[in-house]
Amino acid sequence: MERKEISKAVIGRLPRYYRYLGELIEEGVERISSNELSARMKVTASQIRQDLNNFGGFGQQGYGYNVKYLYSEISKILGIDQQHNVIIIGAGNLGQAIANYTNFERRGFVIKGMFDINPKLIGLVIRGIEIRSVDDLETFIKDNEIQIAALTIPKTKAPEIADRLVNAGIKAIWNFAHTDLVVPDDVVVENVHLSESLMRLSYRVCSMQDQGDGKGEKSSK
Amino acid sequence: MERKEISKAVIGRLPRYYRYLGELIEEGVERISSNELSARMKVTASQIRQDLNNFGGFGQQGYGYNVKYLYSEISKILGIDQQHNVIIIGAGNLGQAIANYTNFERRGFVIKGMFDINPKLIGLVIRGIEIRSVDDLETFIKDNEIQIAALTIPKTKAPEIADRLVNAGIKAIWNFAHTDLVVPDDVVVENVHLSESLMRLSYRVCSMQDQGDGKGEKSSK
DNA sequence: TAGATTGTTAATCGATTAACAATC
DNA sequence: TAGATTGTTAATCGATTAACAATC
Repeated sequence: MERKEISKAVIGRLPRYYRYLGELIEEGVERISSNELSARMKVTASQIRQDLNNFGGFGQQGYGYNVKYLYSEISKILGIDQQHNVIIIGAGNLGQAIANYTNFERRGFVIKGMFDINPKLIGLVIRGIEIRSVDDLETFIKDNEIQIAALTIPKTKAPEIADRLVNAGIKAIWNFAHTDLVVPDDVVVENVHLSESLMRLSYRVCSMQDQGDGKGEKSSK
Repeated sequence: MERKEISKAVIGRLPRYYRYLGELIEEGVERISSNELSARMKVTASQIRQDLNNFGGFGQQGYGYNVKYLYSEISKILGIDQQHNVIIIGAGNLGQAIANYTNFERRGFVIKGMFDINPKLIGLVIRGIEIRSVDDLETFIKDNEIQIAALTIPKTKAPEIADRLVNAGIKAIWNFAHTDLVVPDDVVVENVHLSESLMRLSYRVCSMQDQGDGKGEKSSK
């Protein structure tokens, strides 16, 4: 079974397809053509068909796609039909925000524990999840078959913790620290660099102003 | 002023260049060649030169790039040399996490206010920022020249609030709600869809398992 | 069957990498 | 100057869009 390597661009779009299909299910829509979906999502129908056909034929000529079936197939592709055990390292606001977001559990991401170095936080329980000392990290990962660690700690601490996670056998790091982690090839790192996102927004705001919309504004260049 | 349209891919990389240049400054490095930088960042030197030359020649043949100068030029390109007034709508954990992240202020993003509908939160003060009722939204935006709104509220409330923000003259929405906002062309929306990020991570974990522990080619970019 | 719409191949477009002349 | 390294053009690679035959 030689699986053709799927491009990052395609993977990047799958969750969005999944979200729209979920909404269609809620609306009671049973089937949809690539054309109708393209109109909703503001992408080309060609791209939708091309993307989906990376994984096999989910549609039917003359009919379109069965919404529930496609939804379920995409969930399998993304692996969110399975349970993933997650820990959160860093129990500050961001870590707590993630812990409190119940939708993750609906997608199979079960938060098994939280960790911090702050003694004031250790022992607290957030939505049934206990905050532990990072000293217990390795033991906990092994005892609870943790696959994914969300890293919501300052960037100065991140590399050291990442090393410990890797050595403890973690499979993936969801990295919110503002630094690029160095890990072996078989460990997945998915970055969420909020400050970079905000800078991109800033660029777009400024370039919007530059090209103006007819209104007079001080042109700084 | 016909500025050549810069591709999204290029803009996406600028904040990362900026981060690495900041680290170089901290290390006391004065100049760097595209080759040295490429080795650090794990991108090609060609790409670095090509990217930077979208905005003009910042380097010097035979010398390389002056780190401080390039850092400052990129900050101008990104518009983070200017002050941006920001509000946060939704004062839950995520909103508070953003409010507490002081590094944003260092980049010129000044958080002027927070808003919520929960009466228990209204009146609280986070790091000097008062939580107000969303009833005061429009007035506050106008009185304080707010350009950017971070939207950290549930997706059900997001479209209505987005409309109000647009009507109040906001320039950009930093959208954490799990939905695609519909806004006029001159309003910027930058999405941070955490659940989609987590699904991409899930895919990569699963595909890693599928192909066994063979040779990967990805790294933690 | 006839109409609709997919799956898939071919054409186009854009982004990345390579190469090298310009020049500090 | 000679060596180094950029700025920039050309070549390659990959991703998106268009087209249409297959087929439900």
